[in-house]
Amino acid sequence: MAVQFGHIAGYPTGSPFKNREELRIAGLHSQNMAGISGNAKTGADAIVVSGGYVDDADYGEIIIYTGHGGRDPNTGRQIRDQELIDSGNAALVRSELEGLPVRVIRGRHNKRHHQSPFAPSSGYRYDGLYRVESHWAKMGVDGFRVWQFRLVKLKDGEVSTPKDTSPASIDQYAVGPAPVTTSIMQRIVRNSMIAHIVKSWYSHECQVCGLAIQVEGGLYSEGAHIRGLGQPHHGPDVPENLLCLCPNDHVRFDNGAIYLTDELHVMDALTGQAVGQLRVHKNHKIDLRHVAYHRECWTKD
DNA sequence: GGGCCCGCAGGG
DNA sequence: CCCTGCGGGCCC
Repeated sequence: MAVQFGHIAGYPTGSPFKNREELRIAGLHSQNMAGISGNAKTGADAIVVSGGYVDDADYGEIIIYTGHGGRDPNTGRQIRDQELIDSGNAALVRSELEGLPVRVIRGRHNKRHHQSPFAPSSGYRYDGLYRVESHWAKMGVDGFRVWQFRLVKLKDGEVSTPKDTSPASIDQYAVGPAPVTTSIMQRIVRNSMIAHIVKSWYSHECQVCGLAIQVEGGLYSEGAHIRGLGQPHHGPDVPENLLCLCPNDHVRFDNGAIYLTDELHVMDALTGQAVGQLRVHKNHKIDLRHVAYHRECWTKD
């Protein structure tokens, strides 16, 4: 089952579900038991918040969600440290690094756990999209290390239809083996899905220098638009206008320290000398019109 | 209410 | 194959 990010067609925010099986059939959450849906490589697409972990806190628009692992299945208490590399926890880190939207589903809190005022009185309820803002480790109330994630509800303005991208292009670059229909992909966080696809081609290795930043929980890279989005450049949010860069080369590129020739040589603006060749994946068609636009912004003659 | 046991999906 | 995981139903 492919990991699907964003809203799922036919199930608006507030949709009720009887149990986990209904959620799984509807495609909102792939797991029958686990709280985190998704995987470490692609990211987490959904979580269930049902107060299963004692260190959780639900403030409505902000959720402190505890990662999984280290729990005694019978008592629900922590009996050993949690690990960030456990797939569900790493999946949430991946969603944080790439700004992917996470579906939040609240479940009725059973008596074993503390009640959240935001929990439904019965069953489960889809409560919309959140972003993972940060994560950290702390000593849990049971005396073992837990990993925690701060999730913040996305405003409607932060969730939008990618008007600049043709439906065909979305299908072509769909995440996962199954074809993705445009109805499922209708509402996604601007830019993050396109960047996610481009980054996956390069395994987060910078197209300029080849470096992939290693952080706890995985690799990091940035999606750099060749021709900027919005005012005044009006570049499109498509893979043809995006590069996978390390933070240093992203800053260099956005501020004119480096630019590209039509042959995709990397040029040092200070010396005017070529300093390398842009790495390009076979699936990545770079639009030279955007390359020329960027170059003309940063060259005098 | 708690205990028990039977589930499935996903990953190693 | 094994194991784990914010279920769930049934029994008492």
